[in-house]
Amino acid sequence: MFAQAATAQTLNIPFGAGRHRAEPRRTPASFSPDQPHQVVFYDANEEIYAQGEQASALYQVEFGAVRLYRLLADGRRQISAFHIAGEVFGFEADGQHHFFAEAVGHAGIRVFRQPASETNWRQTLDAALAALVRAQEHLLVIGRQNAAERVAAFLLDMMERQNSDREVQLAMSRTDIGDYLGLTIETVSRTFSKFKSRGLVRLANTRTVEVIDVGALRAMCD
Amino acid sequence: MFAQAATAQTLNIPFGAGRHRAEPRRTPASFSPDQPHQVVFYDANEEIYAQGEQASALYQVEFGAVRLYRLLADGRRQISAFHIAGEVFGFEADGQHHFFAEAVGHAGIRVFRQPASETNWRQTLDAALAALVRAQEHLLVIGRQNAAERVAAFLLDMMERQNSDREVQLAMSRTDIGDYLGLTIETVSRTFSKFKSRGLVRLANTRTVEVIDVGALRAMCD
DNA sequence: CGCCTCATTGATTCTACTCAATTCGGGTGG
DNA sequence: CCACCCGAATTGAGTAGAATCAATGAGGCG
Repeated sequence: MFAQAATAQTLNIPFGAGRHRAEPRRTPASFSPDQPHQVVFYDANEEIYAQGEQASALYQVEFGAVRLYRLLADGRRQISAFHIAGEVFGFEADGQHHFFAEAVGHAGIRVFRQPASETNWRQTLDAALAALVRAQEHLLVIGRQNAAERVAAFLLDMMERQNSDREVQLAMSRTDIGDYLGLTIETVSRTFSKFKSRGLVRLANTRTVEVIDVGALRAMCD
Repeated sequence: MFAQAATAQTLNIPFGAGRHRAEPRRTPASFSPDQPHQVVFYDANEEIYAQGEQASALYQVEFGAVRLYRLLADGRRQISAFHIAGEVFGFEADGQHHFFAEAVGHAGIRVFRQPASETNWRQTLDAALAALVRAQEHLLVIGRQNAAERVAAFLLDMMERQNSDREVQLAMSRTDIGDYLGLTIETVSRTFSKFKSRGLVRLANTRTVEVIDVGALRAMCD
């Protein structure tokens, strides 16, 4: 589906360098490493790991964004989560990954080998529980909310994770948003247009959303 | 919505007693306690804990089934997971529960106070990761599969968790199944009827499903 | 036996999907 | 600098699938 980019470049840089924005809620302020680690740079749409691959590390987004997803045989895709700067992902069970992970755009990912240990289990568990709560909350959005409510919830979530109270920078395409929200690209686009015509948002460009009426969006999703 | 049952009765009984069936896959064979624990009995639809409640324990189903769910302001409900005998639930983040937990029918729940510790973090993490994988897989079902595929996936999941290769005992009502699969009760019922008329399943009664053609169900959900 | 809840079935509506046609925006090359 | 190109996004028309509204049927319990 996506062109495979060149091999990721790796580079050892000080922990925390290149961080783009403040830490999001519900994620540990920093993921304590108890072993050597490095930052790997990925091009847009480049694979970080594949479903079924043997798991060997945890990952923390340094800059950019990552999508985790799963596919059906006929190509239908469900993105289970986006991860942005500061967030930890790459949890496995049974010793293998159950999902694909790809860079959304150019991204830097810090890699931690030897995931959970005696000294970092608390951080690992916290990050896993945060991911669990997120996933279960997302189930409510996808299972019981309509298109407008889903898009509103998505924008509010992005605002919060970017510590913004107006403008949201979308790292991902409409297709990605659709596959995250369980909608088609057309429905996502129509919903954005509807929000625009109602004066709830303004679109500087397709990737930049200025939220005018936060209250109205909040009211939509309880 | 549901009648509140009488206060749960508690009783100290030996660990493992009263277990109804074999352990499901992806769950530790037993959740090692490093402190005193007890089994609490709940009536059907009785609340185990509420959203927003301060979290203080982990729980393991001894017998019966539990539903975890979340509500929208207008009453729409999404069940994020069912848990049956042997499974651990009750994870929290930020020190509080983000969901409601209720007994589906009469159920016995083993309560572990003081959740994660130096000695049991591995089991806790494994159980949390199993729940995370389950939740993310369920996102694919709800986000990208149609009604028939959702019901087929549900039946196969239940078969596997009950270690059955024919008959599935459903602990929950059609309403519960609908709220789990993001469908209405009518759509769930129609889908069961369609499966029945196609010879894929037989319904001894509304809660007992005999799966005739496992392969056909498998083929539906890839 | 009758009541009450849950489940099934039917008729109709409506939301989001599908298919299709432009439009937009960013990048490239003349 | 501008014209062109290509993928992404938007918009439109028609359709399909699940929701809604409504009526009937089946168990379980007092």
